[in-house]
Amino acid sequence: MSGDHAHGNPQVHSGAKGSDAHKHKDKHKEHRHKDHKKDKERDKLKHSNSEHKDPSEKKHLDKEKLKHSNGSSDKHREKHKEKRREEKIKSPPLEKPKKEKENGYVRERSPAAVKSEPEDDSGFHASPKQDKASKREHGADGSEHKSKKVKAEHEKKAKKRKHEDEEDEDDEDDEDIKPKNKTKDKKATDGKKAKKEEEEKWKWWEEERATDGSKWRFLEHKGPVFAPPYEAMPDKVKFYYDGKPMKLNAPAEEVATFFAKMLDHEYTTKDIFRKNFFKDWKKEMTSEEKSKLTDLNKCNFSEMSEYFKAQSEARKQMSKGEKQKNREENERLLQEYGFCIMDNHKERIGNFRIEPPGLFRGRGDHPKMGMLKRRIRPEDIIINCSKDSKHPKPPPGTKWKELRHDNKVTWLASWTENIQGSIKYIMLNPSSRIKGEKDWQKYETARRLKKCVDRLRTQYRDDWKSKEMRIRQRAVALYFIDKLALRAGNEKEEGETADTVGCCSLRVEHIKLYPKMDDQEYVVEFDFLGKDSIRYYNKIPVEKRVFKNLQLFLENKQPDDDLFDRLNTSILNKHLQELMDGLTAKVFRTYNASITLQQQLKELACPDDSLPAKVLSYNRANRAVAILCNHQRAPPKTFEKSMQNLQTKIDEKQNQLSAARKQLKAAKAEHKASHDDKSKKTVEVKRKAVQRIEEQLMKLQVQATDREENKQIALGTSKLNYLDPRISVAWCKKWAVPIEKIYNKTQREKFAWAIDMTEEDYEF
DNA sequence: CTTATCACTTAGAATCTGATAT
DNA sequence: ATATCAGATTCTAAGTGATAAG
Repeated sequence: MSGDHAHGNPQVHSGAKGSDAHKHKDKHKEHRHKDHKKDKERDKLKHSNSEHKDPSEKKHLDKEKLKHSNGSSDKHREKHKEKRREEKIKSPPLEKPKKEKENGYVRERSPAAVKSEPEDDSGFHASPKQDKASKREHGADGSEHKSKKVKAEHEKKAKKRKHEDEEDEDDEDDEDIKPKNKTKDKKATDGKKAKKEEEEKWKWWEEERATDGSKWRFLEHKGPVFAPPYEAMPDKVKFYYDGKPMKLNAPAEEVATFFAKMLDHEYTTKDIFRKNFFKDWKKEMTSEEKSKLTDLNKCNFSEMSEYFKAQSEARKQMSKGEKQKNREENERLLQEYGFCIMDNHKERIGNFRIEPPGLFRGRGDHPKMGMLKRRIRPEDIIINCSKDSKHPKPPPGTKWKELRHDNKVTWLASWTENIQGSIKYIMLNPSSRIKGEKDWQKYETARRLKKCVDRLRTQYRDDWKSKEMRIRQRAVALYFIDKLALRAGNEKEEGETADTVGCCSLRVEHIKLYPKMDDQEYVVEFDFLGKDSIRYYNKIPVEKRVFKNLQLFLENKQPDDDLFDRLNTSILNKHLQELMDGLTAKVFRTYNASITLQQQLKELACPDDSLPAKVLSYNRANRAVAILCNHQRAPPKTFEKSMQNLQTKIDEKQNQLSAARKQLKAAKAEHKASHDDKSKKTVEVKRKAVQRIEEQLMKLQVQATDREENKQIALGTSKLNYLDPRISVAWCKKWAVPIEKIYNKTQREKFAWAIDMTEEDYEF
């Protein structure tokens, strides 16, 4: 816990790896070849990887700028192992990574971090303090929530009103009164009430939670908003096949426009994408069209593409009035369809618009990219609402697929998507009670893990010595999940998705063992594509026992065999469940992320820092977590430019500063000579000016640093999903940093519960 | 067990918007 | 007034994990 891992540094690297680790995939073998060559060329650009580690664990993170570019190594994927195997054989050994495409896809960039290991190997020890934490928070424990919250609430109520400044002028009125159960029938009234209370902000966290597994007692909404119908292309916008204009029937034309809209995207250059698109497009063609259009390469969509560009340009040029009109229409739609009434409160819906048809954009090397995502009709939609609510009505002339009243689930509507056959849902916004309670609960579970993590660590270390292979594998996997914050790694269906892995699904080809590397022993190198095909690349020294176990797991296996052949997420989670109620693999990520933030904030704190410096420290702490969790982003396209702009500003400011200093000096000289009051005043004025400019300069420099360090790291994901907001709120209170510096409006809405209830001494 | 289904969280990219620079 | 840009918002894919079905 707390002490222990200070997570250390990350090493970031990216890189290339030359390993043969990834082999090529295959699936589309046809293309493969070419790809190879390309890849090779790209290789040249390769990437350097820099790695670095920083000895001092503490601060570390910051500096790392991960630069890497990394390559993609080849694709990995293969569908079946067998296939994989075959390929492998053929493929040249070392292929390297290449680069990637810019755009898109390849996503693989990769830093990755490790929590630093405790120094000794006894490792994880507990820090003394942890215990205290537990006391306060309401929900803290396990079964937490329910009961305890309740009580807590009362007291808080009392205090609550104070803070929230702005809005709250009163929240009282109804809300307190309504205990939920009663009312359900009065919906009508509720409706209105809901309105106002929304302004007042309902503090759901001060109410009791249901214990019977039901998610709500009353639910009313208007149903989803469908995608606008297809509007045919004007006649003058032509599609050409083999140089000749050709009019397509509406369905085929619509699909063609989907492709035309993506013409500038790298997707459309990919063979798989083109092949999938063409196949699905043909399904919309008449038989004549089908027989005529046999080669996608002869299709010319450029007029269509230009037309759309012109349209969007026109949209930008619209007059203010028109824009305003649009805005109002949007607002109207939002007001009508963007909210629902759940248990007496008006709540915002997260996604009330049905996904429009288009071409599927899978991430990474997705076998289904380019397939047609079909238009969703009312007949595809299942509506979920209260029996006694006013049911949403389907558009005239249509019917819903089904109307049900299931309060054991939180969704308002659902449909089955045609690419993977999975179900999509319409659910509430993160600021809603239903999402917020769950989020709160997630952090409480992570805090319970904090209390017993030492015990678990001791146990898995012990299990490294087990006679049973399955136990050893489980223990080593858990160590990775704990130390590296890896995802669980469920199995995926081959050929249905990009080839990505998590801990339990790691294959032999994803790790390399180095008994010695530089001055370190027992180094494991990880290189694989994780969620969203983001590359995870990391080299970390592990304990000898872990290393020996890994060697054992690798014996007699092929590169595409599973590293942990006796383990899967279900076995692992079952085990975790026995160790602690509610414990699953993902709880470790939440726990490690939050505890890391808390530690980093403590380490980076500096009471006399200016406000911007404090915010920078916060961002650095946040960054440490993002590195740990491997949250990467493509460097913004405008990154270089924007850095340059900032630098320009800094230079200017610097000039300004020296000018101001010069003036100050002159003023001083003047004063010295004359000693009159007026000159004295001038000195003061100039001194102030210098000071102000210095501050401004400092602020700019801090901003530049922050931005540079953030080049390819995404802070948002961890802030939104992994960091207990109470840690941040407490930190803001402690250092008098306005919460707006840390959370924007949306974030403040999502974390309203934490902002309201957290005191400055909160301990995760 | 193994597989499938379902619900829900987590994720980065795309797009939008509004503030700021020109 | 217009263009630029950065941050906010939207979008929807891709995970996790519980549970049901075979």
